[in-house]
Amino acid sequence: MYALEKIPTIDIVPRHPIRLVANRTGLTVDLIRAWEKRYHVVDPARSDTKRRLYSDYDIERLRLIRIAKKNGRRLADVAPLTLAALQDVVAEDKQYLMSSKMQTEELTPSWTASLETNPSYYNLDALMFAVLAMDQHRFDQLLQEGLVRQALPAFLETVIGPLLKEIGEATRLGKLRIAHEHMATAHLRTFLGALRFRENYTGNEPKIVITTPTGQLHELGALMVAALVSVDGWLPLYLGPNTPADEIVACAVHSDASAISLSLTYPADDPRILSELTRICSQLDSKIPVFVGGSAVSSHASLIDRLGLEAPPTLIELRQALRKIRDGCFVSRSA
Amino acid sequence: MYALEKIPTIDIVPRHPIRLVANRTGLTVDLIRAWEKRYHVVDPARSDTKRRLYSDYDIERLRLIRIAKKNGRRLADVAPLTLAALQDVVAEDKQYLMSSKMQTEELTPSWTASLETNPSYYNLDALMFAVLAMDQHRFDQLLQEGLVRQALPAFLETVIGPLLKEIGEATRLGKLRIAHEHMATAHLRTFLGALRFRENYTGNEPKIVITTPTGQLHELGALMVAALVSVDGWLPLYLGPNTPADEIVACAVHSDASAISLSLTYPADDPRILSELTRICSQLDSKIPVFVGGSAVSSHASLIDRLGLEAPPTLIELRQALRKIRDGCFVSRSA
DNA sequence: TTTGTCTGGACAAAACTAGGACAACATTGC
DNA sequence: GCAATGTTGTCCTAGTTTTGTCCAGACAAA
Repeated sequence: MYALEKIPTIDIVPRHPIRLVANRTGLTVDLIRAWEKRYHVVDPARSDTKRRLYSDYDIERLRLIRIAKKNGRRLADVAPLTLAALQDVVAEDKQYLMSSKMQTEELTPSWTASLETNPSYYNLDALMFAVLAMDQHRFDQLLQEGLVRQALPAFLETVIGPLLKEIGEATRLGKLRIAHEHMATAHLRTFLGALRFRENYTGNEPKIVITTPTGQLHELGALMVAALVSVDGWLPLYLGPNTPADEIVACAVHSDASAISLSLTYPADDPRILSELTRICSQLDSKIPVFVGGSAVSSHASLIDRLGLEAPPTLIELRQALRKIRDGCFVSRSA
Repeated sequence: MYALEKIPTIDIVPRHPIRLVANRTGLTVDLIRAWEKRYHVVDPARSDTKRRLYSDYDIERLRLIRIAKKNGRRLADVAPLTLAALQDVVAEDKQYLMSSKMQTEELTPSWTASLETNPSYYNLDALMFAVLAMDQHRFDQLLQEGLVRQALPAFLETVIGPLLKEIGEATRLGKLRIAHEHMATAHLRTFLGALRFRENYTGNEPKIVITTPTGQLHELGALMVAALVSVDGWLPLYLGPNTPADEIVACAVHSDASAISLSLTYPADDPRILSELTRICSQLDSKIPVFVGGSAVSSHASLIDRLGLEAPPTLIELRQALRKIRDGCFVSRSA
């Protein structure tokens, strides 16, 4: 039974109703019918009462056609293609898109545009309301929606960052209970943790160790960094919060990481920040750059300067700095 | 200990009246009967006076069918499926739903990659090896696979629990570095956090506040509880770790929770465990039961006994105790 | 008595089908 | 530059199927 399934062919048995196809492909029911009417994009079997019945093969084709359309293909062109042909087309588009994205983004970063439009205020209020109402499900839902609305870097910058600040502020002022803050933090932890993974790694991404030093228990900042850099083709080695200096160094060295990112937030005046950062730098090959970020950075400016750490003030600048390192990495290794 | 739980996953003894089934599944009484009449969705046993009597197996099937319907399946298609088949169907739909949400950037068809995963048989060693190799991707993959292989409660009991124990042990013995443990913990945190939410809630689930008291920073146990009870139709109010007694009580009272679950692991001898637990009990309406679990429970047996807390030694027993409370809830409210 | 469940059937809302209209937008031809 | 034409997503109507809810009268349980 299983042996048959393993063969990489897609089931052509018609069984799915149109509603399920719409769900899976992201197309509307109307659109699927319109495509069929105009170009016979798919030609589903029918039930004994004339209901359309689609196979997995059909669904996969529709998904690919949708992607091809989004990449600029015309429906008439892709409609008659077989599944294999569609895969080729989509793969080709992807490659082209990737390379052109690289070029344009180096000149003008795409997130600046979305910062101006600022479409996320209502989103923030809605999120705060969900926290206040302890509505966990709504909270998750809003986060998901917000992410679909814009690209990940912009989402972190315009939604997650402000949200964290607002929750912290509201709790400090007594508008939210600690229980509210805890609930929100726990859900954000799960949500951000799930963002960290892209499906396909090639295996030769540069690595970056991401964590917080001993005494720093808040990990959301570190998780944001992990999610952000994974977009840019880094492989984040995420160690969670509160990692001793020796372990950070060992992990970076052993895994041949190209960078380290540390998040410093609370408590800002912990003396261990000094000792741990010093210890890291003293043990580390100076060729591995160490980035620090978070609200506690400003309290340790002189220390950071003295140790020669990088402290980009925003996620955007962190991203740019990492991009330079990554490109530098590839050049030096291929050379 | 968990050898028993492995095989008889779900009880097939018929005993529940239709009203209870309706409450748990979120379906109406009428609808359950209509489905039976039209498609023989379930074929419940009858009492000597022809009352329908449903088993846990039936209830789980009905819940899954409800979810499958919401995902676009037709009743006629899913009605004859066994529980295992239904689980597959729902899991499949969920996966597609997830990937179609990430559609914005995702161009690769998911099925090409997923088929090449090699079906090496599953065990703890593979997971431990992934931790040792710092192979995050493989670690996540193995967790996912393990979950597909068996139902969630059994998975927690046979995989996650032993895995945590083994990682802790290996770290203590120096076989793993702290960095390894941190990486594994961070990934398990994300993985378990994502389990906590079933697809859809009916809105009338009983609530349970889940957290750890002040000083207890390890949240994986609490997350396991949250995932477990959500399977049984509870709505977990998850507050993360390290929540002050006052906040736990306030949250439970304000949200009209039916129970509280606290996880106690490390440090086991923290004096705050005594003070916090005492404070919770003194402030709480004694009608709300408080459950404690975790490795530190044995160090505080007398305290727990004195305060009248429930301390089920395993997840299985916690589950059974909660099941009694939940069913009791409905009876008392309808009366 | 009061409340809940049973059977069987009626009924209405929701979903699907076929065919077509239409506005928004892109492309072409002049 | 501008009009004509083509493409594409959405919406509308009207008839059919599927699905959720409701009702009535009989019986059982509390």
